Amino acid sequence: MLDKTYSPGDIEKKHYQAWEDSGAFKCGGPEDAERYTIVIPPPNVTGSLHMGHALNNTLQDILIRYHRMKGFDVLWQPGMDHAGIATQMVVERQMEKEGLIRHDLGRDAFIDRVWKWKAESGGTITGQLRRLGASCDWSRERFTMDEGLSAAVRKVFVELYKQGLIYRDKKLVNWDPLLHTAISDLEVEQRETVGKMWYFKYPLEDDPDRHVIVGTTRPETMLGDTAVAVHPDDDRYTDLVGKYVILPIVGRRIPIVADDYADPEKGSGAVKITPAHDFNDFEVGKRARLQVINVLDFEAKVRADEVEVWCWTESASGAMTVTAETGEEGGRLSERLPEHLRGLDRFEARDAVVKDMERLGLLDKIEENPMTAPYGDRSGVVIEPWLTDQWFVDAAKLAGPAIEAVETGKTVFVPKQWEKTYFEWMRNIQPWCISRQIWWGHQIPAWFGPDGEIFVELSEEEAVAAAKAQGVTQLTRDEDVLDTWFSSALWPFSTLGWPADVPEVPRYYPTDVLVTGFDIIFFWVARMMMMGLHFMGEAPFHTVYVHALVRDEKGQKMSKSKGNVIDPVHLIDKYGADAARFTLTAFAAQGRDVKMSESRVEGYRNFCTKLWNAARFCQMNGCEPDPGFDPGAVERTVNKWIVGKVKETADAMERALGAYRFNDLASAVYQFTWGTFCDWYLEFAKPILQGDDAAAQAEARATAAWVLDQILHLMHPIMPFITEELWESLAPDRSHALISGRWPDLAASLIDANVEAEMDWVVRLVSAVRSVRSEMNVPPGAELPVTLAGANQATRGRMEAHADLIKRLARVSNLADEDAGWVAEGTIQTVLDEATVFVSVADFIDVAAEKARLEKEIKKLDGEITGYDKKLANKNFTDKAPVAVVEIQRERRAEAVDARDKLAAALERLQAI
RNA sequence: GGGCGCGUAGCUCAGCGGGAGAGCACUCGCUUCACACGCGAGGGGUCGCUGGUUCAAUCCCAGCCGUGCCCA
Repeated sequence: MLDKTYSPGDIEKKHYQAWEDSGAFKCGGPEDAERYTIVIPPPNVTGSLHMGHALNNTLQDILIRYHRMKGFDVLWQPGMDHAGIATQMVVERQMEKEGLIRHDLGRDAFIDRVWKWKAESGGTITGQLRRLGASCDWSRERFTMDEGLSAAVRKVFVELYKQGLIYRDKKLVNWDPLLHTAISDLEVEQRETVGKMWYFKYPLEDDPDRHVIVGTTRPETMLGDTAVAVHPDDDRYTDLVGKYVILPIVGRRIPIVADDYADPEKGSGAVKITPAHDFNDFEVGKRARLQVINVLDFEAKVRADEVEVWCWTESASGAMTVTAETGEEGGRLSERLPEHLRGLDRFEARDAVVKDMERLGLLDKIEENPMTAPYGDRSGVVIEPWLTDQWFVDAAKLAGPAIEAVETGKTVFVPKQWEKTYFEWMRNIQPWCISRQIWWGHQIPAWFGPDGEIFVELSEEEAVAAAKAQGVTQLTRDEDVLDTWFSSALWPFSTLGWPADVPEVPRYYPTDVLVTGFDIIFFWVARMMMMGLHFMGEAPFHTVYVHALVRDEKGQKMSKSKGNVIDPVHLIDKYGADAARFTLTAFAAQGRDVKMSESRVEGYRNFCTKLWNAARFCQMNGCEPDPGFDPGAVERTVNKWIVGKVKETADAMERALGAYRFNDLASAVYQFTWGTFCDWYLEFAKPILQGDDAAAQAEARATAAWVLDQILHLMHPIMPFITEELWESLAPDRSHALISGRWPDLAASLIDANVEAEMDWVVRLVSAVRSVRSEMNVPPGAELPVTLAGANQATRGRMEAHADLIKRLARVSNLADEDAGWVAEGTIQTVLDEATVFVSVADFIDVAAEKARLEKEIKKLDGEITGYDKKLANKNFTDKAPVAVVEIQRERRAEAVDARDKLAAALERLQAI
């Protein structure tokens, strides 16, 4: 016998273990089975399960379990990414407590230490995914730093390099002065701040009493100014273009140039140009061939050493590159910055520069200035545009096929609106900076010769050989590693074994669906599309299902600093994984954020209990599953009815899944289980199960058991644990576990419209009588006689056929029928189709209340009738609307009139009392 | 500034050209032999505002107001 309530704790661990041990999660079904593949969005090795993961993986698990039950050869490929910067930060922070920095250990020892950390405390999330019930094929778990995946990274890098799609360039990059590495533009957050705009006066070279006023939000960069720009059409400055100003403090002579970038409307219309410290200025510098002077070091301090001066060189192909400027004697040009500023942090330098300018009388004014500033998403410090040598992917070239795949519908986004976001970004894609100045990650397979020659090869041996062929003997390997997303971009094929020649690659690639949040469409989805198409020739998935963000109940983003984080593991502990999963599923409506709160999970926990108790009821009443049960062979109407409802529900669920409408999926099974099976079928079954018709009893038992089994199957993808537990408990000798069961495949003929109409009538009659009782305050225990007057033949048949259950559910002492026009005193009347239902409330009747009820009802119907009349009197409507629509309105009007007349008669009789 | 959403019952949200829905909350009644994490019955909405298209608009279109996100 089942316990009175469901306690998820022990059961969940037991079943998960059993599933995993039995190999139920493993891919590799029969050759001829259709395959279904999903690659998990690899969680970060440093991460732990948050609500976003819980939602993401619940949805994937639903798709996976459903397809497994449909008989597909299913692969859900799990794994983690190595999270280069995040992981390195974790380990460095740990070392900090021991007073160590990574350079104390050296590269190899440091990497060993990271691996050790990974083995001990990395990957807690995979355990948490198991708690959630995720049925990934853990035997195939991959990690982006595994040897196989690293081989894929090397191969991709080398090939792209040789195809000219990866190149090394000296450019401005987003430099993180805390982490000392370049990051990609996607890793930079633009934050709104209120800064200041300082206006400086730059004296003209040939007329030191005249000034050009320039506005800047970053005074300290003036040390690296190499021009002042004005708009070519700006009359105020036409005469100054071509002249020079003397840069205060520094003393550098810099030109005034004309460039569209200067906005005449903004500030003074003149703008200082610092090509080495601003992306826009860099472009101006390129156009005007300005010098490029990098005045900050890798920690964003004013450089204390010699400051190189760079200039532009045009290559034979017309490309502009930054190279060292040579002085008159052929040596490299450099200068020294003012001594009192050297070594100052950028913000200290800012104050110092402003103070100097003020002292020199060259500070014009200071204004408040709302602006955005770039911050590193990991370090949280202001990012510095900085001139360095980095590796770039020519993303624009790779984007072409990736855009086309979505344009032609080879890959579709669900919901479709995200395609716009994807196109928008893809069509404006910038070169992707992939090198990082850290140690944890895939070291770039590039070797440099003494004069800067570059050799990119799969291995050191090959690089040595390639170098030798060119007479280069001394090689040093590039210290840098690749952006983690570079390896994640290969995930859909590298995890299958590529570039090795293994059967899994053609078997499971391309995958079917990618399930992810919109926040990584750029980071990950777009890059997988590019790499998949380039290296595999096919897009990595036919569908990208983009789900919402999980927010708190007020709709705010969950964050540690706000303290509004709901820990999914806590929810699982408290309410069970199934309740947590069902909640997420029920709220996963397309295009909406998921607002999460504990009370909602509690509601679905109650649903678990409801199912549990329904099963308990079946068990107590001897409803034992019969493997030979044929739902098409049941004879009694109630049973035919519920069997048809199962079919309808299964269909609705399949439709919902096919359209990725997870909330519809959840609501279909919820409504059926609670609202139909528990509320009505089991109640209908009670008099039969407890009655003395043995044949009827046997059919009801078998049907109830069968329906319950169907519910377990239908619900299993969403709530795997409780369904597996019930599956096991309800019959000790099952041939297989539910996880390996088959999704119901039912004949459409199970749905019978007449049967539905009949049971629907019973439901409406019972509800009508209950309403009367409730409104008349009839004591719950009292049994009342009910008479139907004016019922037609079919209705009489229904009444007789279901008299027992009507009596029981509506607490009716005697059920009779009379001819139309029959009236009895002491009754309340209500209308059900063609018949009038008389409920003998005798002692309980409250004339005033009943009058009020009838009047209200009549008024409502009159309103409806007026509406229909208006509509039907409108010739435009009757002429132009489809015949069927007009007919429906006529029928509705007739029904309303009929009901109104019957109620009016009842009211009349009441007034006679 | 550009782009994408969202405003429907107290709350969270479905729906979407022809009868306004669900869950929760609320009110009333229930120790009904599966379940009080329950059962039964109810109340509650000018479907943001203003125009337009249409025989018909919560639904389509335009504008406005409010609100959220992404990009610059």
